[in-house]
Amino acid sequence: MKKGDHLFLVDGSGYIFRAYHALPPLTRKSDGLPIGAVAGFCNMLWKLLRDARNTDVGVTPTHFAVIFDYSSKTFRNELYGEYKANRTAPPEDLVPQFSLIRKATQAFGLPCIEMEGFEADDLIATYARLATEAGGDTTIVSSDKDLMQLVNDTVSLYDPMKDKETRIPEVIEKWGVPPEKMIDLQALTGDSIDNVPGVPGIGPKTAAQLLAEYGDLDTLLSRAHEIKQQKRRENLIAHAESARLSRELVTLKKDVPIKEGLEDLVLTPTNGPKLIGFLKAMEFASLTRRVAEATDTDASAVEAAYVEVQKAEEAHGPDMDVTVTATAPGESSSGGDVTPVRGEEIDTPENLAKSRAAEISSLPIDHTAYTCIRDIATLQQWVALARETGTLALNALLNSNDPMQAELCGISIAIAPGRAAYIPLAHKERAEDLWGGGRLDGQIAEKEALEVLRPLLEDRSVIKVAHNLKQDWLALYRRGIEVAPFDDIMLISYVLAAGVNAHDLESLADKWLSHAPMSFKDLVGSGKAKITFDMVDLEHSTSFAAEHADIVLRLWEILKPQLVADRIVSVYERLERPLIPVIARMEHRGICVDRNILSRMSGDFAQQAAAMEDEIYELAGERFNIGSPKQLGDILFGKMMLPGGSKTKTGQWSTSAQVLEELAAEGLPLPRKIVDWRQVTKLKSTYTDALPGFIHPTTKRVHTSYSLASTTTGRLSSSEPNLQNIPVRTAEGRKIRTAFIAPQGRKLISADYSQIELRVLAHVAEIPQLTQAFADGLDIHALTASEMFGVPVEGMPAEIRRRAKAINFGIIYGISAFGLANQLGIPREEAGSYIKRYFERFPGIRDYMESTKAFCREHGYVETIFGRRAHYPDIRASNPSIRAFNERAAINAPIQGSAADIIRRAMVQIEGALADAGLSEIQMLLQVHDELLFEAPEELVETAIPLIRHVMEQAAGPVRALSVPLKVDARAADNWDEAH
DNA sequence: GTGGTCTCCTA
DNA sequence: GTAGGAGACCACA
Repeated sequence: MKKGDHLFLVDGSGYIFRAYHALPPLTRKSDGLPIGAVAGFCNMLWKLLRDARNTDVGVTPTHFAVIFDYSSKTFRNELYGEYKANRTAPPEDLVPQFSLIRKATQAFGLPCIEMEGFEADDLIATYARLATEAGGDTTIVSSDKDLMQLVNDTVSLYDPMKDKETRIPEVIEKWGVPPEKMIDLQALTGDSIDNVPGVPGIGPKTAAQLLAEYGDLDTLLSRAHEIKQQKRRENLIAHAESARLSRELVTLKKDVPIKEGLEDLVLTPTNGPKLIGFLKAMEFASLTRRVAEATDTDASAVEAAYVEVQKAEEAHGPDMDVTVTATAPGESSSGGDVTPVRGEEIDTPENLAKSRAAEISSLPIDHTAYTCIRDIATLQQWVALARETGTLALNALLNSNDPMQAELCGISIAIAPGRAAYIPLAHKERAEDLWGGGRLDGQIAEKEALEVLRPLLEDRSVIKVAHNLKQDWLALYRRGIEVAPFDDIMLISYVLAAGVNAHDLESLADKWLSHAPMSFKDLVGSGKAKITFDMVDLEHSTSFAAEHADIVLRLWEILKPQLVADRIVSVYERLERPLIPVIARMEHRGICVDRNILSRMSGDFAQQAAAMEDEIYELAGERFNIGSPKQLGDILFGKMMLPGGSKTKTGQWSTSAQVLEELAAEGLPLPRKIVDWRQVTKLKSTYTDALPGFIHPTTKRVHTSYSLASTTTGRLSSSEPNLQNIPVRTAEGRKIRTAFIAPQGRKLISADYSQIELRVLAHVAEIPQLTQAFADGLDIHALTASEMFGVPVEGMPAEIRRRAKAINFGIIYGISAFGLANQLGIPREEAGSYIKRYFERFPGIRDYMESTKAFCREHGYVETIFGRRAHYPDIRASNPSIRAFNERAAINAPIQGSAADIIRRAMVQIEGALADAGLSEIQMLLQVHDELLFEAPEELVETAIPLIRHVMEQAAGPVRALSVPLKVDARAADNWDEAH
């Protein structure tokens, strides 16, 4: 570098936050990737490189570099542990942009400089010094006051967003001191955002005045006793050390051991195609055009580059390593001393979401505008249109609710609000007998249609949107198509409003569009007269199906921005959306169930039940329907006048197992028999009789269906059949699990988290004894008992431990004396005293419960560790029992929900981890809340188990790593009973 | 046939 | 005390 050269140093990290807050949120069209700050950054770089002459700077650079913070931990933390300790994690939709902005810098062909242990400001200070020494000039592209100290005759600051340059006069004008005194000024004033202490009561005005009078900080501090104002004098004397420490913190380091010298920063001409490839990947159309013109590149000949988006865990940059503590939404403002510029033309994510909702919901829905696509040429036209808009809403119309069995009746699509169509594929002629005749003419064959649609469905640049996509995804997966990328409005709604409203399409259309879509039920009828969708005529089916896709598209336009406005993008993108293909593949695989074992058991149960029925009639003195609680209650408490009856809320005699057990304990034979009979008939009807009916005719396996959006807490649910409630507690019940088997040559691997909810509780409530106990691998229930009752863990009576265990579970469920008393069969007063003692031993738990309730009352929801929200608006109900119920649920939800999030994360990661280890033959089959069940070739079991365990145990981290270890037990066997 | 109630299976 | 799904019964249509 020589005289006349000009170095530009861009404060990349500062710019990221500034642009994020100042610019309207922008997302990549095709997949919703947030890119607002990236867009601002690219535009700024391009402007600096091309037109710097036309700005306040008035010069063009010869040397150029973009400087970043590596992390927020630097040598300053060693000086002062609290430095920047007030920072919170960056907003969700900003996180992916850290790495994108580094990639943008590289695409521009500019050096991207960062160094662990130093802030960007230190690197900037060092390069500015080197440039000055070499005789060159420096422009620092930033407006951070921390950099003002560097300004001199050859170094200036430039704010690209205000197009304003800061030289020596501007520093004096703004701060009242010349740049060389900025350090002393900052030492006095401190900085609440970076947590630089300074001297209390002294702001910039006073500091400037004092420095003008006394010259510098050291002189001021040594002569502080001369100051007239009492308070000011006292503060300066008392906080002299703090001022000196602050001076060290704010002084930028000018001798960082840099790797790249000035010669590495020489500006080279822009590589047009390289930059355009990146800009295209970001879908920045107008900048692409400008760069193409300026670099004389044919943009249409350049392919969009593949730009990988880093996960939050991998991203580094300012503040990424800050542990997030419970911060109420809206409270967190990242971005140093950035002043958000919010002109009238700039809008907040909230307002954007709101105006989008208003705009979309005002568009009328017109059924006559829908198209019925009946030939390939028309279909191809629609495919081309979808490529242009980059968005495709779709809905696969099936002739059955079971996507594993269903035939495809047709597919409806929408490419913009109001522009929707239906592609009938297998509709039948309506015959007299309602069961239909042959295939209706004028339909594209399924195979041909799918081959035309396939490139679109798999096109990385077209986002596919559906409501409950898993069903459509699975239907297409069965036909060899893997839809990607995609969004699911049901899951978006679930993330936004779990616990507030239903997420079915009708509810969403009503809520957001004030529109009642055509009723499916009216179309196909019900009961005996019910027909399948392929029997509906083309006019009605087009109306219905196209409207469905149209509504999905409109709702997506409304709901997607709402995720950004509510700052909850990452829950959707990391815990919900990626699970769709994972779960779809699990459902597709199914599990082997041995029909013979079940039918043998059914026979046994039938015999046992028949024998018991005879005895029961004998004891009762008459025949009656044992399965009827009403008749049974009349026999026991009416006819036989047994004592201890209690009533249900409708006034019926209760015949619950609990009541019957109490009677049996008094030696009465009939109640005992009834309990036994119930157990047998339950196992028979719900399991051994019902399960074989779910064995798929061709795969010969059972394919459950998981719902991703039906719980308030974030758990999955399983139905048709429910494989999350297969018996395990009694020996008789467990036998049912022996019917769940691995095929020849394979094994089932069951891996389950040990005590995951108690571990989560220990973490979120920060209970030292529990955290320590888990770290030491102790028996947590015995430890609780020991703490509570003063009994040593060694040789503890089983009954004591059982009580402690019940209390631990009670805590997770939002304990009440009533509930605990019921569970343990003890008086309510005794249960109350247990709870009292528990809270005395673990006061942190009560604090957690109280603060959780308070948070929920204030916000209407509670949050898991990962930010998932469970809404409980009724926590403010005036009815005490409704309120208490919601309070318990609110206490439970962060614990149950965080555990659910952790296993979701494990499920998302496991396929990739297995594939990377060459174990892709190992398949995940089932999830039972804290257990994952896999099927593996026998010879791979030993390699797989440690890997599965590792992924599951590490699934909470690294960003939200728990303060307790997670423990996973895993075992392999031929059937589920032995593996569990 | 549909919907409410009761009971019981799981984590 | 939390979170679910499902079968049987029964009153109602």
